[in-house]
Amino acid sequence: MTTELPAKYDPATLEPAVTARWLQNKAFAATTDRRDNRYVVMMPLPNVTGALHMGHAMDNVMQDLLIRWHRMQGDNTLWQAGTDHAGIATQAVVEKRLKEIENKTRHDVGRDGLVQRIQDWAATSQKRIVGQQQGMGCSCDWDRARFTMDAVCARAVRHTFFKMFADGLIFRGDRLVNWDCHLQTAVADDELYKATVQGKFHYLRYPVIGPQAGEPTHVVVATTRPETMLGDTAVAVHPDPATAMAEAIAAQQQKLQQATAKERAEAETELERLRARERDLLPALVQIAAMAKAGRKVRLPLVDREIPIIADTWADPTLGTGCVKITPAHDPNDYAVWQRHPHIGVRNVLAADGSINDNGGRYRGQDRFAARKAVMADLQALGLVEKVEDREIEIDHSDRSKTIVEPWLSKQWFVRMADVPGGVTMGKGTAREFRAAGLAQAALDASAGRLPAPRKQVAFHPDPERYRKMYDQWLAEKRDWCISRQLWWGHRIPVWRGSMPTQKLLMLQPMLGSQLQRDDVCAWILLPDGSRLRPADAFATLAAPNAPAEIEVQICFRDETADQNVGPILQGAGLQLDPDVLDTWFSSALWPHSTLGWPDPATARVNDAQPVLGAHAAGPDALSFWYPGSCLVTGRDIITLWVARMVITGLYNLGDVPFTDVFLHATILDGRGERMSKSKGNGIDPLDIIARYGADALRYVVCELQTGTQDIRLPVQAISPFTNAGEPEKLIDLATAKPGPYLGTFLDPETKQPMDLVGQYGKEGITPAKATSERFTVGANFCNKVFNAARFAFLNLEGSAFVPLRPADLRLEDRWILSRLQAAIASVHGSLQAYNPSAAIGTARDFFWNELCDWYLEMIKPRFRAEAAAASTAAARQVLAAVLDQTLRLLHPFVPFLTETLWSKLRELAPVRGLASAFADSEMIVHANWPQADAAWSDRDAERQVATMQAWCVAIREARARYQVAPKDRVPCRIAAEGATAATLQAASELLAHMAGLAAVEIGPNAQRTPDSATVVVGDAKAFLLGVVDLTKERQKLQQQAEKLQAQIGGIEQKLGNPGFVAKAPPAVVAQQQQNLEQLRQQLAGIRQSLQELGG
RNA sequence: ACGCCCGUAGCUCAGUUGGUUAGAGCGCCUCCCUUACAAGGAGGAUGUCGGGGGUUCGAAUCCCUCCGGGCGUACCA
Repeated sequence: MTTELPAKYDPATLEPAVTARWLQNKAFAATTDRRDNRYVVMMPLPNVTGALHMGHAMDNVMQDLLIRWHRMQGDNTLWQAGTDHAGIATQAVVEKRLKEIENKTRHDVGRDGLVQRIQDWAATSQKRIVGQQQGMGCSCDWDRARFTMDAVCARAVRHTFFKMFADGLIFRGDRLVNWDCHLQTAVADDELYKATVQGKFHYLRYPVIGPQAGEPTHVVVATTRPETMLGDTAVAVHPDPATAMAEAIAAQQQKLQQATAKERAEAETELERLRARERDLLPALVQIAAMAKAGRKVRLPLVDREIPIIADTWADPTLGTGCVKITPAHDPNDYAVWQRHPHIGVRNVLAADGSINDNGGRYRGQDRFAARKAVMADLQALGLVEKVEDREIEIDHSDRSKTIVEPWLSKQWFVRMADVPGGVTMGKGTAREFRAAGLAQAALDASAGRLPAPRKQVAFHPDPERYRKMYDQWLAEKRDWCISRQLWWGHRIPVWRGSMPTQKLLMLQPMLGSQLQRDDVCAWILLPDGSRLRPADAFATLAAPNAPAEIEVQICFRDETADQNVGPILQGAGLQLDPDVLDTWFSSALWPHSTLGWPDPATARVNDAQPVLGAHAAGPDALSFWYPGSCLVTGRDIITLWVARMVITGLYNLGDVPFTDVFLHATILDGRGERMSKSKGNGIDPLDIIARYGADALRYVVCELQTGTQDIRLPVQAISPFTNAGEPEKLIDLATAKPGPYLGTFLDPETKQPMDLVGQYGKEGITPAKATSERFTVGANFCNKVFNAARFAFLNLEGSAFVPLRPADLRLEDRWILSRLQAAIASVHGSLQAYNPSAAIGTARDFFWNELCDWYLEMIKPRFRAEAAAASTAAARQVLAAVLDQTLRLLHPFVPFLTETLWSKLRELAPVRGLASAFADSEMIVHANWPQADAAWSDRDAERQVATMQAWCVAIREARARYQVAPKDRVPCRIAAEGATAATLQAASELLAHMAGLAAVEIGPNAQRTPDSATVVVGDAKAFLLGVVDLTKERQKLQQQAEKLQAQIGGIEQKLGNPGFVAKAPPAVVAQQQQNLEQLRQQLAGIRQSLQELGG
């Protein structure tokens, strides 16, 4: 079969053909074997919520780059693909559509109905995502793709939960959580964003009960959420307001003294404010503090409850009214106050949907915002509102529903991250078992390299210190991880629980006793005082005379089947399966080992078409072979959410880290520096870029963008939908375009019509438009150049043969390009090792374009002419084939489609390629060996000679351009040179003549100019281009050059004249300067001489 | 408020431990459809390296400070 290359580079036809070939041949398949060197990348699993965007493109391309690079190096590579069920995000999207399209809520369709709909949605998304990834050239082993809700992953989730539950690391407790009233679920801190809203500051007066003479009749508190007063259980005042105030004033005075002129005014105002408070407010606060000590109370209006005045330092006399209402169930700080003063109690006044609950008296059933108004109106009527101020307030919003979240006291499941008395056994039952102080501490030890050997450190790239700090800071808090979500989409929490009379439990003991001893069952008995007992201990305790009458039972089975088998019995006993599901990150945290079949690869229930995870004839099981893995590639926003948790669960389940390297790539921003997002309409679909520029172009540019730790600006343009047929396409820069009527719409500056970049405003009659970025043309141009350079090579490679070559057999340009090739290979490899894709592709590009195309291909053209000597042609062919071979390999991880296509053609025309010996061949370049820099082909002499020739060539071309010599005209040239320069030019004279468009070249110490010659000066020699000159212009040019040189010489003379420099700078630097000075002086002398000859 | 990062050509970014005249790509200007490539070739112009101060023989690079931007954490009664 011969490969037919089209005349023009066309990624749209070339790329799908390559994809098909790779997939048909299962080119990316990973199989365990006996190789020692492995390279494992676990894909940061995309959500099935929607499609991929440019951020994913960056992430996927970086992984593919590393994977292809390692695969070519001969590593047994596994790139684990898959998707994440993304509980809350996906359920939110599907619920929203349900409402929009069918006007139904989840309760209308029921739990099973909703899950079914989400599954359908997920299946569609998965198809789209895989299509996008394959379009980008991702070389994952697709047959091994997993989903966090599939049987293999679900079993790992279940086993991990069971293990943690049995170890006492998972517990259920009352905590203040961020409650999303719209989605009716708890959300994690990471799922929040701050938004500023217009709000009010309400000053409320709580009547003092039985005020004594001279005491204030009311305590005034301020709040932004007056409806929460229904749940107040105390009013707090600072225990010693006078001292606190005095300290604040002293601190402010100190600050004023150190203040710069600019800060002064502000500091003075603040001091003034504090002094005014001290004068006007403090006396009352002192009194109230005394009342607090005396155990006095206020009457909570509207609900008519007596609540105590308490003394707590949380109340700051310099802020607000100096007194604070305490609502433990609805404010984190107040919650903390309650922890310090348990006797005040707690009252939750919100229902799950954000309405006021039974505790809110007559406001019950009102939405919290309606209740806010009602409460204020009623207080107003009672004369209990001191004042109301307008104020901008920053409030936490749920990222999923975009609604305001409420701090809410509720029962949730947690994983204990803090240290545990006696420590935690990590990797229990494995060969890697060890003890850690706690889960978070184990992950901290991993980043610090403190894990017991042979476990490796988890290191961050490309800025180890900076990112480790982020990771460590978050883990150091060791905050308990809230893992329950009140959703229907996700892994259900596998715990049967319920409360029952102690007597009933004791009656069940004979029946349950032995069952509860099994090691695949774990039960806890919870006593009313919060303590938790193993069944064996509990039965003893509960049999005692003063045992509590009612207890709670929690039972977890390790295997899912038990839920079906034993469930009815438990239900009969009054236990229910917990309705909540697990936080999505719980299952993603297991990804690096759940996908490999943990806890038991041999029995992992993979799909029929998938490779087995257990051991097979050719190799060991997937888990022992590929765990621990190699590199995790992701964005820094996910370090805490995911990276840290993977390390924790990996250590906990397997006793070792999931990966040793974490490569954190840049975030992609738009032209304004804002994060790309679908809803803002500034996002780009990779498939749109692929359709327009090709996947290789996308990859090239993405690699080029990844320079280091900096985020990347990618200016986004809309393709104008208002272009008439036949007109050229118009692009509208979204960084400057004015926003349209809705979020994600923009106005076309020409027609002033709105365009919809989100694709959601069809009903509103807004024309949809696609987003693109012109930045990708660079990549397309590069690919086009590669394609054409290869085409040129192919035109001349017919009949190429291999013979062992030695440097001495080769001409200067051959030795030069081979030497440059070695340098390029070494440099690209080094840049990839340093996680610097931009530097890597930059070097590859410079070599390919600026050296191979611009010089070598041009230099060898004469050798392919009919009249050239056969030996010279053959050598050129062989070197060209070898260089192209190595260059394609070097470029393959960056632009895989193009290189794969060209590879086939190269193999046909030059079946054996090599230099001293033949290169190892491979049918597809995806499996070819990565090039290795061979020092034998480094040739400093050739590099120096060609560099000299190039310098002359450029100088001559510049002169030609200046004198407007037609490109085709071949100009006679005389060069006045001596010694080494003359020798070099003599050796390269043929090349120079060819490259600079010269006719006869004469080189000698006494070469003379003609009056009409242009003079070109390089270093210590001069060239005369005969018959091109205008004398006046020539004098001008030489004059300018002389001035420039004089300035440079002046600079160096000054430096050398500085005694400090000569005395203190390293001798080598001084010598270098002296040498430069000498050279520049020679040049200047040459120019002056020419000027003299011209009569200047 | 505290911590981390950044500010270099019109745009997007490089610039290793301080050391020749600060670079690249895109864009711009001039010339060229030269037998791989006009998605190309040859040549050219463009910077008080955010401002100020300091250390040093020498600063884009180190220190201080101010201004501007981003991220993280906290706080907001």
